[in-house]
Amino acid sequence: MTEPHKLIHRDLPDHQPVAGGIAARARATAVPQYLSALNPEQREAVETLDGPVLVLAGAGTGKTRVLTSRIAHILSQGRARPGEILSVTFTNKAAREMKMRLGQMLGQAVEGMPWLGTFHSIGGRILRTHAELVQLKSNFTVLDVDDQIRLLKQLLQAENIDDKRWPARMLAGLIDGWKNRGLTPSQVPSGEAAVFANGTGGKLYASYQERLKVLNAADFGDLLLENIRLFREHPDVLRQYQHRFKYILVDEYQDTNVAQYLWLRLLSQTASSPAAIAPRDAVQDHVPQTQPSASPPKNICCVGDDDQSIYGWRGAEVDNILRFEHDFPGAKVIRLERNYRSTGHILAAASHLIAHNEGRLGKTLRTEDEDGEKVTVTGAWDSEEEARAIGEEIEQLQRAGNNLNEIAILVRASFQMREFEDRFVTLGLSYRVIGGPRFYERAEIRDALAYLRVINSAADDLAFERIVNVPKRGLGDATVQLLHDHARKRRIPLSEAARAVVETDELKPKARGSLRALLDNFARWSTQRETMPHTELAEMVLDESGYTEMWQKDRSADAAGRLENLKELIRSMEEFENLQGFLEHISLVMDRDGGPDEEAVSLMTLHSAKGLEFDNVFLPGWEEGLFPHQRALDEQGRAGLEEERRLAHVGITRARRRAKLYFATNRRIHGSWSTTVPSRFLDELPAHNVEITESKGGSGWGGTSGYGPSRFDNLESFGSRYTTPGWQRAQANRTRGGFNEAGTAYGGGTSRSKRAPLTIEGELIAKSTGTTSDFSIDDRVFHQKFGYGRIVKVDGNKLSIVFDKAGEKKVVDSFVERV
DNA sequence: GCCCTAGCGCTTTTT
DNA sequence: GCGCTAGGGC
Repeated sequence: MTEPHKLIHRDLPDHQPVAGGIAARARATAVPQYLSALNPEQREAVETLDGPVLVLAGAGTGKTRVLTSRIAHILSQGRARPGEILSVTFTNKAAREMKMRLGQMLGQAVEGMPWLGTFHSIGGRILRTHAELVQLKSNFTVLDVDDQIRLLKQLLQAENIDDKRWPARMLAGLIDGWKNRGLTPSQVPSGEAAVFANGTGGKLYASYQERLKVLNAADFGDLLLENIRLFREHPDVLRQYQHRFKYILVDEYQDTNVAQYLWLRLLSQTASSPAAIAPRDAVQDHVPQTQPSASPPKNICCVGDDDQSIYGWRGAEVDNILRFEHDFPGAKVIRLERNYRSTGHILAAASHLIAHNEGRLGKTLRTEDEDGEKVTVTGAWDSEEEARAIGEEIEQLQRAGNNLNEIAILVRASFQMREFEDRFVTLGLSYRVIGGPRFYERAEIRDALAYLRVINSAADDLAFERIVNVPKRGLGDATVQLLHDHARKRRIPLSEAARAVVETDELKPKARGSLRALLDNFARWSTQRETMPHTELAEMVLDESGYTEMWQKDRSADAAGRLENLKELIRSMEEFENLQGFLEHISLVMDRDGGPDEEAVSLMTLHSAKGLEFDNVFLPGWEEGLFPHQRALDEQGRAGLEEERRLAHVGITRARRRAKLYFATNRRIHGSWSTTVPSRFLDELPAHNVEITESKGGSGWGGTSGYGPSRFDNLESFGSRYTTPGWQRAQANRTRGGFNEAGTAYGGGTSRSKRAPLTIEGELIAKSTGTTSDFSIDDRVFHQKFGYGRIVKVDGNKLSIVFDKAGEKKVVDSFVERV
């Protein structure tokens, strides 16, 4: 490992924006700029370098700034060299951002921070260095969830377990959970191991781990768990890393799971003596401990916010942060409570809401900003009206000069997005969905990667199986089964078995020829790999295998996007030196690409909004059952409710200037319409900071149930007077019959509610007319989202189109092209 | 080997 | 009410 030492002593150019010449200034008596820019608490968090430190950083209090400044401080004080600082984050995005900001502070020091990365990438890196000690080779494959499931399915089949009753997915979930808790197969409590398939769960976990070793593969959980095992079984290796890392920094500590906690704890012990940290009962029950002793723990600094812990369901232990002082005796706890993001009303609303949680360390966010606009709560008749109202407000904001990039809609569950998408398409409002399937999880990307994996390692059975019949080449289940039998009998990889089988007459001539052609291709590609740049190779493989052609021939609406993704994949390979290097990193660091930065409203789940901020935030769907989600309540009880409340807190604190909450009285749940009750979280907001705005629903809601009366049962009692223009329009419209002029219901054309929509359609259409469309009735058109269709009505630039798949929709003409 | 249909389940998601 | 999956029929 190279550890460029020069960073600290190098003369930095004067034009460096933030910290031109940190080192020089630090040596001088003057306070360096990166410190003087901090408030007292932040500064304390940066300057407290010795011993364990917990920084409780509320939303918008400058968490990342503290982390990066702290690194800068350690370096400029000469306390450690860049290679001696371990700095872990959860996501690649967070790691990238830290690198970027450090780069701004320190010049080109980023390359000098070799141990700044995600838990998994750092764990994976350590594991590759010592792979042989955990029965792997250094070029081991990191399996994604898909591979994992496929492997488990094979194991279930081998054990003759009915995978209807005991789905592989469920087992994958269990194993994942065990790994999150740092449990190897032998450490799983027998009671838990027995819950799957009449007691075989533990055994399956063990044989899964064995199979992984045979395949020279690790799953995500292993990157940490095998690391822990490595450290436990080889104290000399552990000591090496303990010695190396003089400082440890952890981002988003509230999201760490038990495995990550154990990993950190092992690394944070002083190299000279064993554990200095108090034992942890919960963990101790299952995990053999290194005995505690009395020497001081290392300089570990964890930054997090217990009020933003929203990943309990995937193994995060809020307890880790709640018990920090207990786990790391002598820890200094520093609270950052000055919020630099939101206005007074927003902050007050969020603080008051989160104060209803019991299991928290307690912080009070404050701001010096003005009160600003009150948080608004709006009731709508149903989800469609909710989308319509939000669409209208967004258009108003847009007219008032707000940038669409500063507007976000945050939903609890992704099914809520659809209604907004439909609405925005109708309005011709550009939007982008954040989150969703990640780039490398897309089928086409994984297929392409599978080809490359087989070229890289002929023993990669999972990859081989994935693409053996993609595109279709007549090698179906029967053929694959035959290959499996061969491979198992002779204990060889599938591709090798295939090579043997094509020399026999066990396969029908057609399949045999097809398989031979594939194998010949792979043989040729492997040879060409030596002489050809890897990007070119990849392109060629996709062409010659017929994979590209498969999508070119595909007529479905997203085929073009898939081809685009494949191009993007090849582009992204350029950053790596060779195929091996690319594949090693792909599963860990590949992120979805930013894409073009057109101005657009952001649409995402509350979970994916963590860490982001917007001037205007819309929060629809605040209803019992949806938010808080019924399942969270059913499965986790009070803990579930508190996590939901933290989610609500995260949602509100994303807003800088406007937070707008909505609830609908009627919502479609699992297909059928039900009446819903406003969320209890609305009742928990401080009346003083909240304003009930226009409510178009008027009738039909009410009905308390579940948790007692809500002041939203009767909006008038809360100050709403139904005098807003929208309300009056809706009233007027309703007496006229309420249907839009086309007579068709919105959002589908086919069956829809018995109830007439309340909004005035005329206004909408008037807005978008002005230009006349050059489309006419019966034109055949294509739409990115809805596919092919036929125009049935033209109204200015607004078209009514009956789509082959999506039914009738109204669309602005610029969104379609003639075919 | 491929295509059609019945049946199920349906919160959040990173690595 | 919709979309995915598995299994059966051709």
